[in-house]
Amino acid sequence: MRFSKLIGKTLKEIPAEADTISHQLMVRAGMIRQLCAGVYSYLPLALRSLKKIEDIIRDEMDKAGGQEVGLPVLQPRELWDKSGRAEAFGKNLFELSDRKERRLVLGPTHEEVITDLVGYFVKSYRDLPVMAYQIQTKFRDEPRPRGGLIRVREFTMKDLYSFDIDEKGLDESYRKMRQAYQNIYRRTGLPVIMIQADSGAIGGKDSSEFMAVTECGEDVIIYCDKCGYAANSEKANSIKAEGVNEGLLEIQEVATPGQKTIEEVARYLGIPKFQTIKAVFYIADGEIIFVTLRGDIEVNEIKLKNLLKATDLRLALPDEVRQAELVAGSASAIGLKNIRIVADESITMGTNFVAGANKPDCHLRNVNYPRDFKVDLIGDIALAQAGEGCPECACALNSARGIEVGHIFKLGTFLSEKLDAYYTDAEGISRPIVMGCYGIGVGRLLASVIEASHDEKGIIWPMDIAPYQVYLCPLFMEDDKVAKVAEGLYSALTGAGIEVLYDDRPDSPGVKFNDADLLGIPLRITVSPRTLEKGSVELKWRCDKKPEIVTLDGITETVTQAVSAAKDGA
RNA sequence: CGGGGUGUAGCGCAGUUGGCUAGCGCGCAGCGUUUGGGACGCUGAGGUCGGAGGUUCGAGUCCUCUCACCCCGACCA
Repeated sequence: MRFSKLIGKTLKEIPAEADTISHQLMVRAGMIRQLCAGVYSYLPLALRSLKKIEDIIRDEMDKAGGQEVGLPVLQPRELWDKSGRAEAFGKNLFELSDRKERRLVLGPTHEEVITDLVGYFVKSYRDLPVMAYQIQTKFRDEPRPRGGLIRVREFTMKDLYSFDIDEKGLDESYRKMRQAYQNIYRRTGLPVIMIQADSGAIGGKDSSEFMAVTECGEDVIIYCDKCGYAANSEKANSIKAEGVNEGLLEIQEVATPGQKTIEEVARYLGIPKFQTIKAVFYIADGEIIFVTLRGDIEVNEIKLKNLLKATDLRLALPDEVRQAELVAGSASAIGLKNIRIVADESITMGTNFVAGANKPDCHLRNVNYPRDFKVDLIGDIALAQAGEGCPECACALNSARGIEVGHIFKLGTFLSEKLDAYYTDAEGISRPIVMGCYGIGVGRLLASVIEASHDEKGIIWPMDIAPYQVYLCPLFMEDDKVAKVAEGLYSALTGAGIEVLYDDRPDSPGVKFNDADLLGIPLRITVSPRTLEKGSVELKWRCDKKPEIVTLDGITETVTQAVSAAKDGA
């Protein structure tokens, strides 16, 4: 490709809209352009890399036994009502009507469609197991798109769905996919860690996420250096500080004028935070919920949502708290009626706590569960935090931020039951197909690679997903000899199957070198009067500091070998 | 949806207490001189000041409404 004809211009200045590195670099390199919030056009450079990533994914999916299918983006809303997931997706679902007023959705994912499809063709255990996948555009009306391609509303996603006769088969499919995913990340040059995850709106049992560790990540990973335990903070468990265990004492009222938060109360009374019990108020599917836990611990809203089996959960507004006649700042479960009380297990870890007195400026000492109050539901709803104990080995946990670049789930039979995907087993009994699903966001993966591989000058592409393999960079094009050698090299290399971006622009060396660094093409070949004097050209790897001079004799072979040596080799 | 912010040329920005013809840098076009790490000179094109309404002799500037985009929180690949 001749740079002079390439659609997309490089930018010197950082676009004001972009604040994540990958976003800035992609805009500056002329790879993407935003059309509206969370919707992007892909220019040739981006599309080439995206296609390469897709091809790697395709290759690994095929190797693992997957069959590629094409599925509709336009889907009847009925199907989503039937699976019950329209509600789970809520406003994230893009909805529309056709001319006959039939309600449709733009597919946010394709489990429903594929289950319907496979359920139609698979009738016998002899037809199983099967794996189908597709790489297509999906639509989600995200409340807040952000970070360039990291979180968008229209995006390309690979989804593979596995169909098995039983849990054992599912375990095997899951294992294959996990391996395929590791291969994909290795080949795309993206370091990831696999962590335990909550299964979210999709539901199901086991679930793992593949996280690219980076500061700009949206998720928090809790991990243990010692034993390798790693989980999304939504899912992570931890060992909390031991409470004080002593003989139960009489409840005592104590004045706490103006002290509302746990910090204030603990400081005022001169006690540690873990010697208190706090209260937080939520609205779960319209019902107000009184949540209580030890003062040093934060609520994990995902765990709370799962414990309550709620589809919608949010903090209650001050008005709603007032209406429920709760005394914010001095609330406790003691003596409360007509409200559902949910507790974290931590209230059993310790004795003689300080808790609210349910009247302003007043707390109670020596509160003990279950002596002094009852709860409707108790479970683990605690947020794990760095510094707490690892649930596996008790060592101190760490935390990091990451981008979720893949998520695999054991779905089970939830969807097949709802959508009538049954097979007949060897005994002639009808059983629901056991499903799994495995997703990768292609654009997000691309952005994550840039987050992980760049310097102050620009992108540093791994060879296997670089838009071009070689950046051919002649200096002083008006020199006939330079022009002739460059043109010759361009056609020779292209003819040898090398992907060459040929900077045929009449710009100064500085401009060309800087653009070369910005675009991050792995191998740069510089041709100039200076190199030609010695009958040679200069080779420089984007990831290296120093160039090397190589002779023009056999240059095509030299470059071909260098390029293939730089590939992953899979 | 709650909180915060920004809308002026393709991009990045300036524009005073309202004042006459709306500027600067980059980029773009032409000419010339240069050029191994974002060169220089001259010339030129490019603007409904996000939109609507209002106040005023006069609005980029003040008021009301509205739209878009970005950032922080609740969702996810």
